[in-house]
Amino acid sequence: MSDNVEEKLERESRNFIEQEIDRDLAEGVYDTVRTRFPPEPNGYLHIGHAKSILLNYGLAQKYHGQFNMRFDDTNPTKEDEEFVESIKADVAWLGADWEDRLFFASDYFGQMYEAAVKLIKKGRAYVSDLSADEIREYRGSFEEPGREDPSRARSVEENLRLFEEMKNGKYADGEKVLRARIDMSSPNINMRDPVIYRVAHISHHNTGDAWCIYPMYDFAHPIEDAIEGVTHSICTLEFEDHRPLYDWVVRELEYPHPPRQIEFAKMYLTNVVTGKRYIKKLVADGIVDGWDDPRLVSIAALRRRGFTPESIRMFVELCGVSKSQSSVDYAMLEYCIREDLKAKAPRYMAVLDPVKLVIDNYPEGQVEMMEAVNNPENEALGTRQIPFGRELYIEREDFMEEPPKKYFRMFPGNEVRLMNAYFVTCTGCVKDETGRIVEIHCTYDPASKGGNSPDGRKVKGTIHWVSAPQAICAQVRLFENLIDEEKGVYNEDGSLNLNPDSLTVMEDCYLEPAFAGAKAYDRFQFVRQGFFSVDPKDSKENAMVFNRIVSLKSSYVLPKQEG
RNA sequence: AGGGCUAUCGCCAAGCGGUAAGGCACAGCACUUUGACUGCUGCAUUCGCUGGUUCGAAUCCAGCUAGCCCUGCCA
Repeated sequence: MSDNVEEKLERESRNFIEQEIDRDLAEGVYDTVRTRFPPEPNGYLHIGHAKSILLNYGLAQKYHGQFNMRFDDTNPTKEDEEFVESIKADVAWLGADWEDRLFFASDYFGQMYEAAVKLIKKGRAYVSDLSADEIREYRGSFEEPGREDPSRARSVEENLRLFEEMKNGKYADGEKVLRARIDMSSPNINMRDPVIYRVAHISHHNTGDAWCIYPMYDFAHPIEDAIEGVTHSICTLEFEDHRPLYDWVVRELEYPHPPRQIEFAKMYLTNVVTGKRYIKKLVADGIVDGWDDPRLVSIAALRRRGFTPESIRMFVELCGVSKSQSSVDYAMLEYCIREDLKAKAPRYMAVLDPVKLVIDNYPEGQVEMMEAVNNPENEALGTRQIPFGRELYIEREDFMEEPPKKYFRMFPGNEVRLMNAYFVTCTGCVKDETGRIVEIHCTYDPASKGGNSPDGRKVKGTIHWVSAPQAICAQVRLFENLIDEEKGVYNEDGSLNLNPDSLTVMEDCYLEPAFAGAKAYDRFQFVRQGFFSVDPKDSKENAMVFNRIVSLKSSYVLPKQEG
């Protein structure tokens, strides 16, 4: 990580979770800190998960504790091995090192079963004959207390027998469940005798057909944490109502050093699509090319788009942690990748919207190699040679026939610097029959090689260029954010609420020859506009992802647009 | 007989009874072989609202208001 990013990560005050941990440590509630990241393997990780991962990992680091990786795979109907691998890859890529502590909740099924038996023996759990619908009905509502399950009075012996029969496969899915006996009139609906075990005759990705009963989250999670010696079980706000149940489970099971649940607010990014079902539909409809489409904010997408783990770590740090529901500006994420890359990425030139520039007094057929510093802020990145010749491509917007005030790039009569090359003076342009500029002409000053004039005269503008004959013509995909303009992404009639400019395919973009050797995951800062990353999926075709993260701001006065 | 949580600048976010940190964004100036970067400057007489306690309140108390979450055999 570069020094300036390191600096940004320094922080003075402690967030509220750290304050809680400090207190626990001071009061001797715990003498160490152990955290965990417990995803269910049922989908791809996104930027929101990154916050949780880095928060948990960061806390373990800060307190010299341990960070566990654990798959919360207690519901085989929703989970898949496919996601286990992608999640592991994403977490590792982010730099959260679980060392040798990779766990699966399903590895604890035996202990969970024993825990359930213990509750039954204590009279704290019973087997219910009610159907799912009946349970819902008996649960009552926000205003009405629930009613007691007719099975609530069963004897310990009968409950033990029935639960064992559940385990042995005597009952069909939904026929019986195990419920905790807590309080049917609690204002907290989670405490109204929650279901803690259900029957599901389905193969589990990890345990196969060993079990046909599976524990529910509310029962399983505290046990998982307790087994692993987790001290601080950090989760998102929607689980606040579950905390009394979490505490009930660890108390009734009499764990000596029970873990503690602390909730924080999820991270949302403004205007981006994160909903799983929307993304699923966008993929199905071909709007995006997969879960890792660079316009999405899954970890895989961000990686493919060129974000670095460092930039995401910095982003998460910058966002902070609190309990107030918030939506972070995408500009903050962009700032982080710029900040990280500006010192470590080589800066190359590329012309996205090319127009030909002809240097009339430059010898035809001559090719000169110009030396360029790869990154003026980082000498270690070295230099490179760039071919220069009579015909170049420059950015269309770097020329104006009738310049407004304070425009100091190319216009007739004006002298500018071609970066790393020569001073040139614009002499005019050629247009086609529609009035479109097809060629710009200029003359160069041979004495200004390298970009400085021996007589000391200055130019106000410097523009980038590539040599027309030697340039690589590439397909560059220009990504804008996939902006969700309305809530919901899709309207009721199935039409899309997405910015149609979310993706533009730029053709005939010209790159320096140096780009030819680019490898997947290489990142380059691009003169004036942002950065390129080589898309691992497309690198064979030499196509590149271009992130427009640094927008060119016009500080010159544009002519008034009427209409 | 509903419960839980949250409210400080456009966006995040410190602040924990002593008189509103910081970052992003934005604006201006300077510098510049990227109109970038960098540097400097500006950006909440006010903390959802109303009362109260206090020499003193964003911080304590009371009452409102708004937003989010909760009635899966999902996590």
